[in-house]
Amino acid sequence: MATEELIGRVLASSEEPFTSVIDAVQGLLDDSTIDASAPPIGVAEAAKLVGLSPHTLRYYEQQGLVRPARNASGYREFTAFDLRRLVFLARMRLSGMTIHDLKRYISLVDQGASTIPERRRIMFDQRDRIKRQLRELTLALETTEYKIRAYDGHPEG
Amino acid sequence: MATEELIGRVLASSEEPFTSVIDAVQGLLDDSTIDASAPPIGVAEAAKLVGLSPHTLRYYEQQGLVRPARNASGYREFTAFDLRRLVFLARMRLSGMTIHDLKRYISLVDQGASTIPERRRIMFDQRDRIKRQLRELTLALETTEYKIRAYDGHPEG
DNA sequence: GTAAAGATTCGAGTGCGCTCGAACGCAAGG
DNA sequence: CCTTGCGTTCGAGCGCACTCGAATCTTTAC
Repeated sequence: MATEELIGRVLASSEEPFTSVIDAVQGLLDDSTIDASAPPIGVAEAAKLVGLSPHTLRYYEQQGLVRPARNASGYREFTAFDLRRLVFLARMRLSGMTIHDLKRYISLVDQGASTIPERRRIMFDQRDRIKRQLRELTLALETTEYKIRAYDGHPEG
Repeated sequence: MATEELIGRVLASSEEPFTSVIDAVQGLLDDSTIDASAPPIGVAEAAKLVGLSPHTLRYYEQQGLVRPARNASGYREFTAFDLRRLVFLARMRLSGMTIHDLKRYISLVDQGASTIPERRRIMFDQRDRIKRQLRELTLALETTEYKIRAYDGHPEG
């Protein structure tokens, strides 16, 4: 599908440096960035890495979306596996998937390979939602840039 | 700026027909679609046109975001002006601008041309937010399509 | 004339996703 | 030993944007 390349070009055309939350997630895009043999990290460091708050990480665990191990004194230990899961969750949340639907999806993951057809369907729907959002956002961008041009004295109409 | 053309191509590459809420807003993209000399319409029809619920339109009026006239029996009458305002509001909402910020913006509009510099600043910030969201959404799309490929037997990795 | 459909206002309720506060436990530095 | 600071759990609270229910009025169709 050609969509990826085109969007890649759109991204490349953004002249501003990446800022805020997305940076962290961006840094974890490919698994190579997460060293699978690295020692597990605490909740604060994990939160910083994935761009969420420690509170939110605990909340996600409480909802059954991640299951970090605990050390001898009960502290959470996030492994590379957990971090990859968190990055996935963060991206799905940012694209509008609800906690409810993520719980459903993760529970399917927990049930093993037999649930792959349903997981695939969920990802299909998610893809459609994201594409719709891209269209909506693009309209909003056009509207916004139109206003800016107008406020700048609409040199070209 | 090259961004618009590129995003246009991304949009053109979407093979699915447009569905749901965005359709209505899409239909109203350019002002030519709204006949300025057309008679005003009621709340139900206006809601359908802009893709919001009648409840939401009343809520927006209550928040001071639109001010449709009333007929002899107190029914709202949305003019082309009101509809354009609603389309603007719908797009800003869909791109994540809050009601709070929209109230601020509209109150500046009400105060006249002297507030243009601040309105321009608001639209600048909004544009940056939208571009960030486009990047986030694109990452989510990549992740989603990666999952789909994996579930389809990851033929290319 | 009367019933159904759709409009009005008002305040209250809902759902989502955090976010926080309180009370407490553990680890490292001086 | 003691403080400082991050960790824990739990339940409650919050902010946002609707969304709804109830009581009432208007318009339309028969």
